[in-house]
Amino acid sequence: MEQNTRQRLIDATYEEVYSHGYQGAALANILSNAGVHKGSMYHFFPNKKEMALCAIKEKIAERFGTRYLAIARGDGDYLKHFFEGLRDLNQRDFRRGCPVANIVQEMSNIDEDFNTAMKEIYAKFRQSVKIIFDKAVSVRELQPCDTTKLALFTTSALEGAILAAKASGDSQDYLDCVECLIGYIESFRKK
Amino acid sequence: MEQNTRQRLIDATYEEVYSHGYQGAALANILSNAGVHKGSMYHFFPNKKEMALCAIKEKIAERFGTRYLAIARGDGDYLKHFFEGLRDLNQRDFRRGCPVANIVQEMSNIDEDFNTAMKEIYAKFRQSVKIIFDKAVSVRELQPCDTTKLALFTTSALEGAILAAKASGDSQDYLDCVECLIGYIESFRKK
DNA sequence: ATGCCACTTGACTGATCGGTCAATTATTTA
DNA sequence: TAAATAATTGACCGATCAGTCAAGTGGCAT
Repeated sequence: MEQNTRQRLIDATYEEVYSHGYQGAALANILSNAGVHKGSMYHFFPNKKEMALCAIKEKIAERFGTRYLAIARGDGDYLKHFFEGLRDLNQRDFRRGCPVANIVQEMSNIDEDFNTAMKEIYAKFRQSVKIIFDKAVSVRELQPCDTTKLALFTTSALEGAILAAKASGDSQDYLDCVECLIGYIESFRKK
Repeated sequence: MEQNTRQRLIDATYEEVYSHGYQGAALANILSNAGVHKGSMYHFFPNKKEMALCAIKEKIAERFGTRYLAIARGDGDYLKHFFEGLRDLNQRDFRRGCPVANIVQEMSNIDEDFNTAMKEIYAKFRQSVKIIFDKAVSVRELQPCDTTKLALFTTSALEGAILAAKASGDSQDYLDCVECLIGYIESFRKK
């Protein structure tokens, strides 16, 4: 009937893929959760894969926009806001883990289109963290340093921390990892 | 005919699951790669899931035994040997990523039995790294410190590093992360 | 009002999935 | 050697999967 239908499909697809992985995502579940019939879905998307790729790209871009880019657009205390975000458990779902890491792990070596999409998303993630560090350097919260590598290590350690909590089922593991990581970043603070 | 059949199934299952995930693992592929017929497989295992769990437990236990426990059983230079292992690209398959992380990401929140199995394996991984650090402390390569947390951070940062390389397709990302991690661990060295 | 087009409906298809089973062959035990 | 058990074979099953399609609906432009 409207654009509404497409958005409901995107939302339901994202949830289903986040919960069960791409390969475990059942079209029937997506359709019933979205309240959309099959033929209608194939009016908007050529197949399951394209719909999933759209859902991932759109929903995750949205997520990054509100989370990391918002910090960089702020006015100072970049590290403080970044660390606050890391420590905020409400931003995390440790049962399901990180949506980006899940898809990378599951699909990067299986499908070329997923590989390409996730490469872009992961690069964007690293880039947005690097921008935060660059801002921090520019206002002398950090010493001048290789912010590209620092962002690489930060993002990957963060992904690892989320994985650790998902594996153990204990969010304290995430917090412990994050404190180590913050300690590492703090060592680059301007003295 | 013999125990041989079971082992071929275990090996083929591990490879198939490592390559395509559990949900993407096709019984038909496993059987043809193992050169075993379907009925024969169901003589050794009750179903696909149990066979996969067996394969994961047996193959990964084997992996840890030869890799990390061997270092702890050595006689000194624990950190050096550990770091050498981390830097050795021959030990890694960045296309497929870490077998443990893959399954944790895919299955921990989907199936209780997988969750339990992966919890144990991940805990064993952390424990075996902790033992290396404890040894390092005992011979004064490291200052006395919270080796449990250090092992937690080390393992999770390592998983993150492998993921980063899998996402970008660039093993240099792994090496860069590992150098940061080693730098962090080195800061606990006895001075 | 008429024709057009975006959108919806849901039954249907063929392929593939994991799993079953009865019959057969090999191996061990007595 | 005979009986029992272990292992193998491959046809078969029902369920589920993504994807197709012809028919229908409703709004909008002419």
